[in-house]
Amino acid sequence: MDEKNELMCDEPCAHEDVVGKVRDVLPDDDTLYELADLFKMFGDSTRMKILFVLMESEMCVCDIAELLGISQSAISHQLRILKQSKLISSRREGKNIICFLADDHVKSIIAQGLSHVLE
Amino acid sequence: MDEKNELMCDEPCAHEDVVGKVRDVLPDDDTLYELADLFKMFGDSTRMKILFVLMESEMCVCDIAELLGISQSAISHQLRILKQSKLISSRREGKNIICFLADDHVKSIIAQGLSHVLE
DNA sequence: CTTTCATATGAACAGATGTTCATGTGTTTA
DNA sequence: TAAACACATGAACATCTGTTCATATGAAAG
Repeated sequence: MDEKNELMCDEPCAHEDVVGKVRDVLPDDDTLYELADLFKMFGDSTRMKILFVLMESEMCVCDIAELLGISQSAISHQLRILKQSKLISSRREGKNIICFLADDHVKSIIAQGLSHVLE
Repeated sequence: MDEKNELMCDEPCAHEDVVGKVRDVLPDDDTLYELADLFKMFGDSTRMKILFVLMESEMCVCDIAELLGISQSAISHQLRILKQSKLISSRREGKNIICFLADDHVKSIIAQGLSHVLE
């Protein structure tokens, strides 16, 4: 006999089997958290701008900052976060650090979002 | 003669024309903010769980809360946010409010993210 | 080796965000 | 009409986030 949560409505509007079915299909918690963390990267306008820029061309840090009109420090902090998420990568070239997209999914994810926003 | 930002590196590693080209292609600020706000909706695990559930089946508020093991109040607050973003919609059915996805893009956006996470 | 330049980083701070708790609202049922 | 139920909402609170400012690092040029 199943436990009765205090919060649950007396007569579930969805049948028990539907609720159970959905529960079975739900990804495990770790996956859900990873997924939310991934989308969190796209959820800040500064990071979104950086990703957009790098979709067009790889570029060094100072050029990104100058192009976007955002301080070098702010850009650098955000780049660190994006690197930790494996969305971008970088290489040294002379005095500069060249940043570029590390993941093909970035473009398709942004494209999906954009087609929604521009609908 | 173009203005020289203090922050810009002396000799841009990307040529000026590349930077200019990228600037031309960048969506306007409003679009970028909208886009970031959209992804922000997917950037919280509670909202992600709600959306996942509704991808499987429409469901009343209390069932969502019970299924996810999250308080009714927390769910309700998040539902409000998701409705404001036009991602979900609802209708009354007897005593219950039935929630459902309002946008087809939701599935494809989540699918893209999931394929990245599960890679 | 010293200076300069491009970038990274830590501390501090303000603002945003998500949850809880208490309570309000509106619908249904007795 | 009164009680019960499903849901919404506001205030308070703690936490997370993103920026700035000052400074550190490390490669390159002199």
